[in-house]
Amino acid sequence: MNRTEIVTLLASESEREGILAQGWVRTRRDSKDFFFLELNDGSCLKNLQAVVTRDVPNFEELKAISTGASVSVVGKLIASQGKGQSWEIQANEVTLIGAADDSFPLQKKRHSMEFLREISHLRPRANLFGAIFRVRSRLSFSIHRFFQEHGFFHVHTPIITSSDCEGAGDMFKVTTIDIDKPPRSEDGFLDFSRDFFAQPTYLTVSGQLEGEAFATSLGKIYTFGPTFRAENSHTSRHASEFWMVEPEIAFCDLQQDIDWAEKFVKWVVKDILDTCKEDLELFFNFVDKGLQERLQFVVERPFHRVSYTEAVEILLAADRKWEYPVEWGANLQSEHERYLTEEHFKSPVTVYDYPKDIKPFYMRINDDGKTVAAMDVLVPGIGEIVGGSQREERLEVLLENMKKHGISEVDYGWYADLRRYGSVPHAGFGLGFERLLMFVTGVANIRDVIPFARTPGSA
RNA sequence: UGCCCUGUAGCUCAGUGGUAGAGCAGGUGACUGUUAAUCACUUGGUCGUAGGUUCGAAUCCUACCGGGGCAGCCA
Repeated sequence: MNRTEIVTLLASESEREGILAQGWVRTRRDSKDFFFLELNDGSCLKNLQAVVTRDVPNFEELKAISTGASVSVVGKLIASQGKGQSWEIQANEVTLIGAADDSFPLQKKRHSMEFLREISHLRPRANLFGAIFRVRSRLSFSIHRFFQEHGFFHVHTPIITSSDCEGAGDMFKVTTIDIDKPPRSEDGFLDFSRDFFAQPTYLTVSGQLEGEAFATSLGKIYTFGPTFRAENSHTSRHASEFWMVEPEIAFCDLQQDIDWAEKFVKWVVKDILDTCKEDLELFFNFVDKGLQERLQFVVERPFHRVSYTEAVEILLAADRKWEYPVEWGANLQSEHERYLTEEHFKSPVTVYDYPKDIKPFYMRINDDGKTVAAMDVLVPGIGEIVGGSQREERLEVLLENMKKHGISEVDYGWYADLRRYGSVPHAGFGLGFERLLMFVTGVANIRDVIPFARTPGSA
């Protein structure tokens, strides 16, 4: 007999004889001659209530079934007499598959997030984490759907890279060198020619540069994969290993890039609202009271757009003391970004045309000579969720910029080639998958939306 | 990397210089439909670790270790 998933059973239209349900016991309630089991199999948030009476053959042996145990129940799906569920299973046969003794750490009460992080292998059996990881799965699918349905091709950019300055933070080294006896060249330096790849290699911090090679071939592409940052960041929004979405679009300028970013965020949030209703209810009720309204808002209202220069004027005019002074040419700080999105506009807002001196070498210089065609999408509660730009497509300007930023013309010759042969205006953006998931679920700490989180000092 | 908070039972916490506590979980029993079931009884602690102050330290001081928050950097 094949098992029927609980999500299917609970959606049943009529009674069903002879069904098999299997899952883990969330709680057990005993009476003298019968007991109730709450069974969860992960297929949905809700549990299936099983009613087990003395008529079941091995009733006495079933005392060993406790919270956390895995069981099989064969029986009849019937309308429930009790309140709180429409269907329940009247058991004919019950089998204990795997017992869980009283050391099972998940109890039928609220645990702190900190405690649950210590048992990351068991926490997906808790309601909240089951919901988070079901939504994570759907969000991943939504992202692929959006791009596939809009003519983008998925490109698998490399995870191991020899580019040591892809424009983002510190990198993890990849090596097979014996760190106790490293090979040295005659002048005493590490001899990477004797390393596995015969040169220094790292875990990628971004697939953007490789993505540009494919955008200028296939037209519209996206990457969606793991990225690694060796930054010593201790915040609730940073992880050392996270997933990033990076679309790259040929024949595209900055305003069109912003159009794509906004359309993408709206589309994906709408899809989650449509397909994850039950799990979202949990977040709305127990995680973040303002979440439902915020998600609705993102889907329905247009995002605001302001230039960096206008944003600075808004911040200077604000009746507010800043910890970091506001001044044209300085980066916007967390407090500034949050003010713009949470208080001034009270909606997602896209800031564009940043000063060129605070941005990386590949961004396109605007005609004013002072700013670059860069943009950040800011959302309430998280801050920056998308960062993107139009890329410099003019060979001479790019080469000059690389020189200014100390980028090797030899190592990045391939990147310059994209401008040397059939160069086109193109643009793209990067979006942190976990940050989007935090925004969608209202979960405040990035460690709680990653199955097994890697952060400084913890792996 | 800087600043701040925190560590007491399996879990969540109270206890601020005078013999270690509660709720939940666990155990035993009761109960004919429960819903974080209920009721009665009950097991459980080198108070993170190491020093120090004191007649006396969970409580005060120092160091180390663990957890967390904010900021910087970014996604």
